[in-house]
Amino acid sequence: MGRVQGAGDRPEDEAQAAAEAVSALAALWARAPQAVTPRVSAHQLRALHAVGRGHEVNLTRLAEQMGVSLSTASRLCDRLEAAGFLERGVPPSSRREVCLTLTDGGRRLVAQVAECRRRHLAAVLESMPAEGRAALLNGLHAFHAAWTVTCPPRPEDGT
Amino acid sequence: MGRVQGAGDRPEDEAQAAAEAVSALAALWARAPQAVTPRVSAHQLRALHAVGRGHEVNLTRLAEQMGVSLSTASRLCDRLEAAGFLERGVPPSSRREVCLTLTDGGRRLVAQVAECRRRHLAAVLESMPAEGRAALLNGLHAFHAAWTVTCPPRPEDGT
DNA sequence: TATTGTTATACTCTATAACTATA
DNA sequence: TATAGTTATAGAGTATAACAATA
Repeated sequence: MGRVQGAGDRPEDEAQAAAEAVSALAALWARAPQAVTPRVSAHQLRALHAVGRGHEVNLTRLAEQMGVSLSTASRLCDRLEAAGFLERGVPPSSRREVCLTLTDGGRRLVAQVAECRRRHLAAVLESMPAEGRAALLNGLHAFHAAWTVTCPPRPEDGT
Repeated sequence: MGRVQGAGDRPEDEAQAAAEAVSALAALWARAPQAVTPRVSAHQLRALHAVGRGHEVNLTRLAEQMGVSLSTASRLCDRLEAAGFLERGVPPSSRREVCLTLTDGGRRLVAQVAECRRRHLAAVLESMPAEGRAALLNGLHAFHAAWTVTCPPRPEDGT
């Protein structure tokens, strides 16, 4: 495995050299929400992701996970509910909470975005030489492992 | 260089296996704007980036690069100008255009975000084993090369 | 009283459409 | 007339603060 042009030995230099590539990768990821139909905003999609991932999500938990205020989460759910992507339910345990769940349409939308990202990423992977592709996949795997260890639990900004 | 767990031979499977890692990377990238002072919105930052990158940027070009309407770009510049990050100038060639330039404060802000991203990325790189780090840097370099070839010129969504 | 959500108000970001000024 | 920008209007997303309902 050869050296990357312009990458020094210090992590700061390496990060500098990787910056443009990471920007491109981030752009590919951020672009997907605009490609699905019906088109929803990035924020609405983040909410659908957060609801779809967790179990028994109430509004307070959703707001925490998204890193927004409670009122914002409430308004967001108003529109997602009106659009038919999400439902407010009343859990039997506590009548003052709401239990957020995705509708079939909501799940379909989330799946569409994931599929879109996967397809676009795959398209670039296909055009890469096998060696570079293998390096990227191994490198990403190592990055993810290191990330989950070092990164504190933060709001889910990655859509 | 070993195989990544869960990665098949097809690019679609590989993309699937890489999805979580890319999400983490995209999240790291998207998080930086919130860490700078004075805090600006992601959209304002994108505008500063677009203005700082190009030469002789007018409002129409800015709107195209950002993928927003002309009026949105105009309002965005209103606030950035009021905040002292950007200036509207009149180019000698055409008095109906405006020539957007960053102020020193605007340049400083853009540099802060880049520095923040670099630092956070470097922190994760440091905690990775040397082999994984090298693989990631080489892989990202290969990805970027493939991306610039295959990717059509799109609005700059990557902040 | 403490917790969960909703609503009131105000601001940013967004688009379409109407407008002004320049070429 | 065509092009470059601005402004009017309307709607989404945002936060703080005030409110209602439940525990």
